[in-house]
Amino acid sequence: MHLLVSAQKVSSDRSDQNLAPAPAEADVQRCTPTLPGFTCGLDATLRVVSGKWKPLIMYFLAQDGPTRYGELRRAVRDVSDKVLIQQLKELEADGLVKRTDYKEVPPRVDYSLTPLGHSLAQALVPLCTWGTEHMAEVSRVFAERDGWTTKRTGQ
Amino acid sequence: MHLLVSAQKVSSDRSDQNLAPAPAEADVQRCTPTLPGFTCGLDATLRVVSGKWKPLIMYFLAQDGPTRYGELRRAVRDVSDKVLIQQLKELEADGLVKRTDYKEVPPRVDYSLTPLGHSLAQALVPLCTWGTEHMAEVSRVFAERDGWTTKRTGQ
DNA sequence: ACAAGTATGCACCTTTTGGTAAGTGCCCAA
DNA sequence: TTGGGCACTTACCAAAAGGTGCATACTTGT
Repeated sequence: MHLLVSAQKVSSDRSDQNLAPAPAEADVQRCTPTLPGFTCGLDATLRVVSGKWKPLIMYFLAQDGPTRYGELRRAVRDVSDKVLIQQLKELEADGLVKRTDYKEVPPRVDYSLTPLGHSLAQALVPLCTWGTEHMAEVSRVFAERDGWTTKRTGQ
Repeated sequence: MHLLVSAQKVSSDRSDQNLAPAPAEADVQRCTPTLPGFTCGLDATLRVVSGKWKPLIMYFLAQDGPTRYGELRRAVRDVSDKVLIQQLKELEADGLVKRTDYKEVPPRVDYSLTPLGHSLAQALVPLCTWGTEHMAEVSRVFAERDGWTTKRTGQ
């Protein structure tokens, strides 16, 4: 759903094909066109973290380490079992999360970040910081857009 | 659409490479409860960049500076007018992009990043880097998941 | 005259995503 | 025995998000 960046690379009519790393004050460096299916690294990254609850899940796991399903379920409030499981499965399939099943009698399973998951969590830090710093602006904009003018602590 | 979360962890010196899921060290700080509507900074950020083509748009604008609608359209191939316009409008509403209309006779308009947009673009760099570095893994996973031929990655 | 380009708008649809409610098998406490 | 918790699974739905295609008003090129 969310953030994808489709395929293909830049193009043609423009004469710029430099790969030069961005200058110090420049913003973003040119992504390497890499593997088929992705336009760039950002594309790959976003495909993997896109999911309503994925970042939150990563967040909890990064914070609390191995966490049992039930705990996660309670931590990420408002998420349904179906979706939680679904997102966990995708994260697992993507190698970001590890599921451990202690084949015990009353089921016991826990989830934790893999090294890859940890590295991604770190890459997310700047975004988190950005959001925190600019939340006021973002919030204002969303207020108008969605109409919840004042407060609305719902969920 | 919505992606929530916040992960603010800083483990400067601690590198990752293998390492077991570190028992929840205290290097991740709780989200600042923030404003109504957001769980945390990452949540705010992701809401703003979530859109199939938004990151790519930001990417082009960060790279090429002010870009006319038509150029953008050609650069971001496979996007439809409706969606491109839509995403641009949202980015504009969110204060990340500035639209300039040179009220000329054959319409002429261009888009560029605002300072806020630039700052976000910078926060996206680590994600881009992460994706580039781990694209092989991600690609492999997606190959199986989606079934498209991943010829060369033979494992 | 006519096609093409410019930057959109709009109606209509399909796909994707998330949500609800119920059920499963097993065990334990009341 | 009933009820609850555990970790899911499934069928069915609703809401988003994205896509297609046509339309606009005006101009320039052929």
